[in-house]
Amino acid sequence: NLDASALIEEVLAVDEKRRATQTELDNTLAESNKISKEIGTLYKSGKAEEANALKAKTGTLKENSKKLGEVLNTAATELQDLLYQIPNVPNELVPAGNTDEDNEEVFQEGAVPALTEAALPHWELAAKYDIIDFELGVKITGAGFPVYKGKGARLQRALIAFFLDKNTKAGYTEMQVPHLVNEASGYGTGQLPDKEGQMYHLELDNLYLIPTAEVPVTNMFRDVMLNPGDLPIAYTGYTPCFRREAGSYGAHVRGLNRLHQFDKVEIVRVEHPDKSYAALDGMVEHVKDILRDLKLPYRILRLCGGDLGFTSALTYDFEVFSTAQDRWLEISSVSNFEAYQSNRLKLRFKDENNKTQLAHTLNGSALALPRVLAGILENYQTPDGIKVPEVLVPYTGFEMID
RNA sequence: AGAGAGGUGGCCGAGUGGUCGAAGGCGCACGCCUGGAAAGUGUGUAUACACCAAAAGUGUAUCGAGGGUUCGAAUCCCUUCCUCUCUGCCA
Repeated sequence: NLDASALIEEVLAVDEKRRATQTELDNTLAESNKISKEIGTLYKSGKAEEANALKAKTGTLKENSKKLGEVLNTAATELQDLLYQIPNVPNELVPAGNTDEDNEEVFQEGAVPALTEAALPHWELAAKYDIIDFELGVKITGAGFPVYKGKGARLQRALIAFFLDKNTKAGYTEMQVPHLVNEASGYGTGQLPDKEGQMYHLELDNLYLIPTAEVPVTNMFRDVMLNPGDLPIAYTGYTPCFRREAGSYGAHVRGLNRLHQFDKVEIVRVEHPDKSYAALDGMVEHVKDILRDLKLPYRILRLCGGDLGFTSALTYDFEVFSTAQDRWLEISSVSNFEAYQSNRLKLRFKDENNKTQLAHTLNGSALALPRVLAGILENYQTPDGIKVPEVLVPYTGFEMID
């Protein structure tokens, strides 16, 4: 839904200018390099006078190259700024549309539990069983920073461990990565400059709190040249995520629905371009498998152009249905970025013909905790308390929150 | 945080103003040698950008990064990042 034609016209014009300037600069520098060499030779053979005569000639060359250098720098910066404003090109499968209403449902599975009239939304359940304290978080930090207590905390830890185990069994290597990243990393995965205001920024050290593990994990591959045998790469990692969520309000931020700090287990893949879409399908199947284990009713949406992220070519969102809230909650987003991030990251590999080409990057949540937790609390509630999903019991050590 | 030392190609390492994209070694690739291998030996071995329809080729830039001095910088100066050693602090 973005008409980039004006931008692209500009890119082409600036690029042409850049190339012309570079050619001119290169020629000027070549000339002055040549003269410098001659001067050296002349000094060596004791012809100081001739050398000094040549020196005079370099003055204007130097002036010119300085000017051209500035023009070139300006053009290069301008070009980069323009390119940073152009989002990825959507895949052909991406449906046309403007808002989340235009997203295309491609899959649905799992029975929605029949709840009694007395069914409560998760924020009330959290208070009733004293497992999440939102007010306490407000006191310590502010809105959107909940405190998980007792069995609530344990359930969080259980989910993280369960997700990491599932991912590792599916071939993802577990990583622990920094939660703070530098500016270059922000640009590498495309959060900067697009989402400048959405990240917490530590000005003193010029570092950003990560909004997702995607940033540190994918940036491991910044300025990297891989060998053909290195692909595919599959990593998983748990991190807290920090988002300012400027502009959010109302019922959508109630309880766990939208937080400034939340936990997420992420999966990241680096793939050969020929195989990235097969990998994307594999990731979707993997997330399905997790949700089946948890026995949560969910659906999968193919995001329309208007809802698609800036850097993504194709995204599938997973949503869990919460009867108590009577709405779908987004719990995972799985995307193929094709070469968009690689281009910024300079993540390349030598292909079968020993040619360098950009790799494809993909990532997805497997899974984001708060809304999974909300879904569990709301869908698993009974008059006697909240049942813990069977697969989580070995991790929690208890079967009931009451 | 303070004081000192240092950051050179895939790796080790030489290089204190010109002929240095960079000696030498290791590694790697190909060839010779061999029945085959090792050893030996020869050749080659970075990236980006621009010009060219393309290949070949040519030019430019790159010795952590950015800036400066100079006709000319890996080499001198400034800023900055990182690493190591000692001291301090400390989960």
